[in-house]
Amino acid sequence: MPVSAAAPQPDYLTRLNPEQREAVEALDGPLLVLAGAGTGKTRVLTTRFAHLIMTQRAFPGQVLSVTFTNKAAREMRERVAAIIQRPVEGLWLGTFHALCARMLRRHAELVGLTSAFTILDTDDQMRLLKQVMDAAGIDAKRWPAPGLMAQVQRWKDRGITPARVTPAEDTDYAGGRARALYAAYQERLKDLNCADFGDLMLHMVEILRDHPEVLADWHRRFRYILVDEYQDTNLVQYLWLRLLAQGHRNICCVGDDDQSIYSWRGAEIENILRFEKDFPNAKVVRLESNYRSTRPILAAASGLIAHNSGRLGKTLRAGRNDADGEKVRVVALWDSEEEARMVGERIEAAQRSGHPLAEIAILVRAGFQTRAFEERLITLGVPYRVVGGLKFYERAEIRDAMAYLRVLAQPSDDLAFERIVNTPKRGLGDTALRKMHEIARAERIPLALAAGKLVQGGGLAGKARMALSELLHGFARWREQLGREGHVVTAATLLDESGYTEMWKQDKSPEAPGRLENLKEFVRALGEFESLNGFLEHVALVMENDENSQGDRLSLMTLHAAKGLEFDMVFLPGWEEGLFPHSRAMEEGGEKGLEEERRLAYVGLTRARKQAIVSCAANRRMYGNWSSSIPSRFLDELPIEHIQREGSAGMARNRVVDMPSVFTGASGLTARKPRSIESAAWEVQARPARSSALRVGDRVFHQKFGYGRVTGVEENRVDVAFEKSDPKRVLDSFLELVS
DNA sequence: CTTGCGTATCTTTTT
DNA sequence: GATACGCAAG
Repeated sequence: MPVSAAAPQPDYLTRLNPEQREAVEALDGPLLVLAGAGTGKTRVLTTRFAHLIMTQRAFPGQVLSVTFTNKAAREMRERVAAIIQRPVEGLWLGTFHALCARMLRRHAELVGLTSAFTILDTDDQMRLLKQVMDAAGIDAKRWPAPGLMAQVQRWKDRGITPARVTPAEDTDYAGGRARALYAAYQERLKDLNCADFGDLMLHMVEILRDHPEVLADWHRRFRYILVDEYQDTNLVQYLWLRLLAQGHRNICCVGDDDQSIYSWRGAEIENILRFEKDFPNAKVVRLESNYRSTRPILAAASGLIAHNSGRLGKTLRAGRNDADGEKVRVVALWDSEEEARMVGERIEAAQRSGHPLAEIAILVRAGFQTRAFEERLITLGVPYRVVGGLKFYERAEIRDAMAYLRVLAQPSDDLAFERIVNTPKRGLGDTALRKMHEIARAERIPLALAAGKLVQGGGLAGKARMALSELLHGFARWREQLGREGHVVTAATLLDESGYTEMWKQDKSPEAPGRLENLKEFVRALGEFESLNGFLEHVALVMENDENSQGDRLSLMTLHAAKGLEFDMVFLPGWEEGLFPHSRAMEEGGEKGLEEERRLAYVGLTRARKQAIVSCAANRRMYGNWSSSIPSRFLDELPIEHIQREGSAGMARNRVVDMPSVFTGASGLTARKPRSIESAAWEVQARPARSSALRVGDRVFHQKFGYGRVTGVEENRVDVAFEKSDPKRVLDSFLELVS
């Protein structure tokens, strides 16, 4: 029931299509918005927020808006600000973790922390867990720490505290000691006044569950809840939302079950499938008008995803007037190198006809695939960026600098102290550290304090003692300076006086200058925050990688990283059984794993606005050796009328003899699955055979020498003037004609 | 504490 | 094939 039915229509509403509008205007009660790819889900979310404010249903501070990534949160914040045209301070808009951290700081004492608790990153978590396992006398070889870490995280994802672990769930690891180790780890976190990422959610759920008065308080505050990417929520996030939504039942979740691709990190697609059961009388709105892609791309993606069972069901319709377009190309190639070449050539061609590189992307299943393309792009001189490489905050120098600041802000931060005590090298190795630990454990004091006692007690050799003493005095001095001159100047002083910058200046490796640059950037970033603590909180939660994103560059990334993005032209290489769908995914996840892979393919296809080029190679170098593979079953699942199959010239001309049966249509022994091989076996569209193909003036490509132009032909020997190499006479069969 | 060698492993990744 | 890690020697 539209609230403002009688009133003149606000123009932010008139810009919506009917289904979007329905989703925006259904303000009361639970609402699930099933938003297919490219159907304007962010628009619905932000407009709904604005509508809540405009209709005076709530003040901005009474709406809780949850996203998964900081990027999504930022985007939403900006768009909300643009619509409501007033400052957006005091908003409860952020990631699950950021919001939980904010809430937890108010109730930390209820779980044995103080409001100044530190948020640990994965590295710290692992080290802490190793210490706990060590103390418990676990044989680290028989029971590797990452295994337990994963188990602990899975428990936390499901909202399971040590007390809630059932004996049945505690048999796999270290002979049934996982639960005890988990408990010890949690104790240790509490001692250190730390929380890991999982704890942020876990603690808040525990608090809301056990303290009705606290819960009631939050109910009073949040009248409306908006959730983005609901299909990616894990159980503990679901519990948190359900607890908070109990108050007013005004929860609106937006998501797409067909784009659930994160089960391996705890996301439960069941959350979205179950929504109507969880929230009785829930309204469901489907957004099916796609404004992004052409009709053939939508048809191909829809045909593919239709092979999944257990969907809520949606059909994407082309919503654009200009939705006609080229069919999806499916290109079969001889090997991964040829695949890289094919992609490179098409990119060059697109570039020549004026397409910006920023509108082109190569989306791969696994990280290692990027390398072949990178090499190719470098030879061609095409600028590119790899999305999702090492992030700024993950770099060693940034983590070290962070650790210094953490010790400065919180001397009891043992993990940070341990990280920097011997970085740069101060001659404080295992022995010195062990002694500090002994004192710390005996007296139940932080490492830094124990270090002070160790210096005074004289239980350390002269040189090591001097070094440690100097470091501790340094911290006393910097802490004093922090109060006087502020965090930015102090950080710079600290990094210099501790010898940390000097360490990188001495370093002769090629990365060292870049690292020093990063440190400068780090200090600069520090200036954007009012206080040291504000900065630390930010960095602990936010992980951004802004560099080399400028300029017109091609994007190279994994399918996972591509979710939420869109490009005019998308290359989807490596559609081969074993790689995509990935064999591991199927081994571990069975049919469900396969369906998630299929969703990943769906995500990939729906990134494309105008053109999608899918490819597979018959041979691929994996782990050093060549292995042959058969085309992905997903290729068979693309509706034939919306795709166009192509073979490569290289294959047709020279290599028919070596071609695996599947490529020629003969029945093959290579097929592992009992499925129709015929459909996968298309004929390679051979170009007209040209025995002595090349002519003077042809542009050709040579694997080793790159591009060139034919200057002379003598039977099967060809003279070529190469662009990046000296002129040579080479055999015809090593050349490829480039159109 | 650092260095070198042998061995095991090789999907996806945010907070 | 490359890297990362653990272990033993220097």
